[in-house]
Amino acid sequence: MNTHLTLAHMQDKGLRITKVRRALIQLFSEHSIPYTANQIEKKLFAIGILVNKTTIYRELQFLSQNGYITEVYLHSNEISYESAELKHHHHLVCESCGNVDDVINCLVSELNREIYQKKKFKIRTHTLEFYGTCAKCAHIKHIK
Amino acid sequence: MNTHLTLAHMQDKGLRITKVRRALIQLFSEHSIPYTANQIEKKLFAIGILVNKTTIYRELQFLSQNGYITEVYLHSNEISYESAELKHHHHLVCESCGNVDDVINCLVSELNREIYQKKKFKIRTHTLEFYGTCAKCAHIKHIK
DNA sequence: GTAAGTGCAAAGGTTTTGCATGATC
DNA sequence: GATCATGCAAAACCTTTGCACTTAC
Repeated sequence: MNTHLTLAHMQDKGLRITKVRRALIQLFSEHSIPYTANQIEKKLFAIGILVNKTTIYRELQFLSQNGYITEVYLHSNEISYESAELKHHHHLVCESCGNVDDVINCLVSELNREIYQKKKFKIRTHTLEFYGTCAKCAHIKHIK
Repeated sequence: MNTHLTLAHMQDKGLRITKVRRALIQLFSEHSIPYTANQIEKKLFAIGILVNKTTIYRELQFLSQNGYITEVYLHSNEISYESAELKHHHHLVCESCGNVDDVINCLVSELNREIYQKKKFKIRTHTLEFYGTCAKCAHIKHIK
């Protein structure tokens, strides 16, 4: 996801570009990890942008409905969002520090045909999350 | 998950057996699909057991902490729970009617070693959810 | 100027907590 | 009878909605 290309694309589609919207596009362009509304509020505040949480929620819905970002469900009650332009991938969620990293390999799609044949269930998409301990936390445990 | 065996196991561990606890063990023994607190409240009400939602939440935490059930995160703000004794499996979530079915095949575990080698991330568990349209809903769409 | 974005206050829904009462062993 | 489970009320938390105001184009 490229900030300028995305903003240009939005302009072509007749979508308005506001301060918050620009900041969000930039955030999702620069970082490929998923963010919750709360995390976004803090991130924006840190760069001097104070936005009401209502606005963040509305903006996340807007960007999601327009195909710029997608919802991600991690082990939490909070919904996360990430750039929709990322290659199909999955998440490594550290249960110790909460950090999220990506894995690009995906051999799950091969199951689609098999599942349709067996269950007549037509898969539109799937999610795959790995939970465990990241290298950093494993190291910390080790030296304790 | 067998109701009697589980209750016996709980007694051995010195855990109390109450009306609600027994009903929940029975529910999770008889059905292998995930349930939310709300669904459980309705299920119990249907068999004449009126329980406060607070109690259900506390009981789900209790059963989860004691290893009898596990949390399941589907595409929803609600947390679901299912029997912990089920074979490792994954879910087919129908985006039209919300129905949840199981798939037992899992070739994901093969990735564990590969991911550890590449990322030094130690996987404890993973979740895999498929979203799409179940046979029933596909048929309804067809005849509309 | 019109349409759309924003902030504030309020409300909706899920989940948690405190406290008094009730059940289990 | 001591410990744990339950119900009720209240609160915490994430998310949505209504309305007046402001901004983008």
